[in-house]
Amino acid sequence: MYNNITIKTLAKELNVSIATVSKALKDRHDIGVATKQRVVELAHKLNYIPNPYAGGLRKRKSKTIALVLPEVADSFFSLAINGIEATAQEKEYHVLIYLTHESFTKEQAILKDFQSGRVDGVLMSITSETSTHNHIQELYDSGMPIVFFDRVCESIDTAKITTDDFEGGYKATQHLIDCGCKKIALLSISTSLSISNKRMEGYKKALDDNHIKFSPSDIVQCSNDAEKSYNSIKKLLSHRSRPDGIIATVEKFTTNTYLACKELGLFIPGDVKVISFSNLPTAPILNPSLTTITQPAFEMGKAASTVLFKALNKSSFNLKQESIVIPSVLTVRGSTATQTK
Amino acid sequence: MYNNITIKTLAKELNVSIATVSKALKDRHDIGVATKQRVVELAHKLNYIPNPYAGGLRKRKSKTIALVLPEVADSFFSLAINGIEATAQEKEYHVLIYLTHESFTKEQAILKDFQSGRVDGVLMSITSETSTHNHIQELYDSGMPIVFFDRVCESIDTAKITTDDFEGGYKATQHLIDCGCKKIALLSISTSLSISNKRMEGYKKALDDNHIKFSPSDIVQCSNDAEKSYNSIKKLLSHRSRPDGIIATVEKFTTNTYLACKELGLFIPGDVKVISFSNLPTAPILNPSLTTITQPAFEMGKAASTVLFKALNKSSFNLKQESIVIPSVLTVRGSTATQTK
DNA sequence: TAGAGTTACGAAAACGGTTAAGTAAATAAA
DNA sequence: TTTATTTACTTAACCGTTTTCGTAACTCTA
Repeated sequence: MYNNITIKTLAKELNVSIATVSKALKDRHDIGVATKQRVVELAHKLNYIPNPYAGGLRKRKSKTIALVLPEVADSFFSLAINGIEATAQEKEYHVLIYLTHESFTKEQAILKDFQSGRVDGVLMSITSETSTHNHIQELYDSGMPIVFFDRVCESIDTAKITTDDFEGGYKATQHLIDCGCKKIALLSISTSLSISNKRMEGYKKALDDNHIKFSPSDIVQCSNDAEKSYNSIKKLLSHRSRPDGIIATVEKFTTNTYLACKELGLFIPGDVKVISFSNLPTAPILNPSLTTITQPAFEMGKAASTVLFKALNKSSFNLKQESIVIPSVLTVRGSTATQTK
Repeated sequence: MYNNITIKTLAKELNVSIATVSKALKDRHDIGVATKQRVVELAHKLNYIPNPYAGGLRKRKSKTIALVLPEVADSFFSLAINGIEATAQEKEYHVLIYLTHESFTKEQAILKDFQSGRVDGVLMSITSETSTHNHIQELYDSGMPIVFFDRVCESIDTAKITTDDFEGGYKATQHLIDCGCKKIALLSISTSLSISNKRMEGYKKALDDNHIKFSPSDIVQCSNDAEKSYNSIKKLLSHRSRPDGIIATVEKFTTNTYLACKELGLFIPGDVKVISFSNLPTAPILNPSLTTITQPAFEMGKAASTVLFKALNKSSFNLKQESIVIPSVLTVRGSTATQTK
């Protein structure tokens, strides 16, 4: 429901022009102090609240950004939203949220709409399905500032806020090796996502550095579908030459890995050690507690939005040079303990 | 960055008036088929995308709703967002997200802004601090459709989507009693939240029905501050006459309860049984697995948004009669097992 | 005391659409 | 043939702001 009291109401009531009211409210120098006060007082008294879209139309900006996420039921994204929303509130921007649910076509449709002027900038983490980037490039070419975080699109030359995914993959793998694992499987979420590939590269490098032969069959492509993932993991663990170490590259594979082990009667960490890229607050109280590589999610959200707002404030700002890599941290817990308790 | 190609561009290019273009794009009857086709073709060719705010200004609606949440790092809200976003996308509405971080003043400021016409309706779950409701009432009185979900504001006569909180509290308590608990503590998040009070009422009723005397000291007011909560819980459990059963009325108290028990050397469920209102996907793999009362979060989000959109589509729709109570479900797991393993 | 500069305001265009009302031409009805 | 109706547009007002430009009235200056 639209507000009924506008700048016109004030103007009429005070016998001044709407221009005067507008300028008075903005405290412009060319309005007399007495008039300013009259305007401000009445505005307050009548609870006048300016229509943001009218002003935005004229000023050609919306003071709104879009946040495009694959999903929200993931601790990383939940925390990132916090960081983003916090800075947005501080900068007096508004945040439109869109979930792609890992669907490429949805992502396309959502981005297309942004060419309408609905938002001044976009913050996004791409879909695991996204392998072509024309839709993003097109938006970017139209002049829209875009900042990627976490799941970035490498081919687009703009700011990207990531964690050290290669190092994370390396660290995770090295840790499992240090714990005595000989055969390490990697649960991957996508073949196209750079985040996924980099973690895998780190994994491969660590294997190589430790003279462990990499076997393609140790990379398990898990689906977005929880049940399918569960089956893939169970299949992996049922195999004769099952792995003795598992790296879950995304948080959501954790529960399924644990459940599959339980079902198969495999003990973590005795039979198989598990490490997960995760921001789960329940990591310390899992059975067993979960060794994690955690990303500073809140900080990443904050960094991404901060960079974006900088770009929105001065057109001279060059997003291309603003990529940031934030280190992840390894927290060792029970799921990779070397002696079963 | 605003889109540069507008209805004017099309009009000029085709030598017709902007009205013709506008109507042609809307497939109005008073435009010739030939013209319509020319317009549509050019619009497509030039990738014309209408500015939503311009049209919205004229039509006096934004096709946007606000989603006001205390936080997002809670499985319930995460799942609810999914449900909400799904219906919004379906109805071609956009969703502005706002987090109050349990701050009453933030909630006030956020709602105040909505009187500007920024959104057509609001979906909200109030702060744990919110005890006066003038700010909400004022917005509602201005004609804004509001639908509450989960954390509702009782005193405002509009649609409320909740779970059966009283029954949930009762069920949780009865379950603990059935498991042999004699002294049950309730971790409460607020004294003003109806959700909190109802769960407590259910708890009291169950105690009463089982002839267990209620003691006010068994209600522990936990703070939003994680550390403070942790200390409160630890204090509770360190007490000479500590409880043998704990009901966490919100998910986020779970981790702290588990950690406090660990620190104090108390075994769950042997020394103390724990049940939590929670949507944690990791509930089954906690140590021990967690008995939960879970709310159908996704469905609640969906129900709330569906009701709101109905109200937005016809003004005759009466939100007051649309409250829905959806049953929660008790899932028994290890944390309330009667025999320690 | 004429000219220049300042102060305080208003008129009007603009942002990008929608829509009610008007109109010329073509067609149908009388 | 005249009138009524339909068809296919256009004009212009409007949504609620912002902002450029213009202009009276007043204050200085020389």
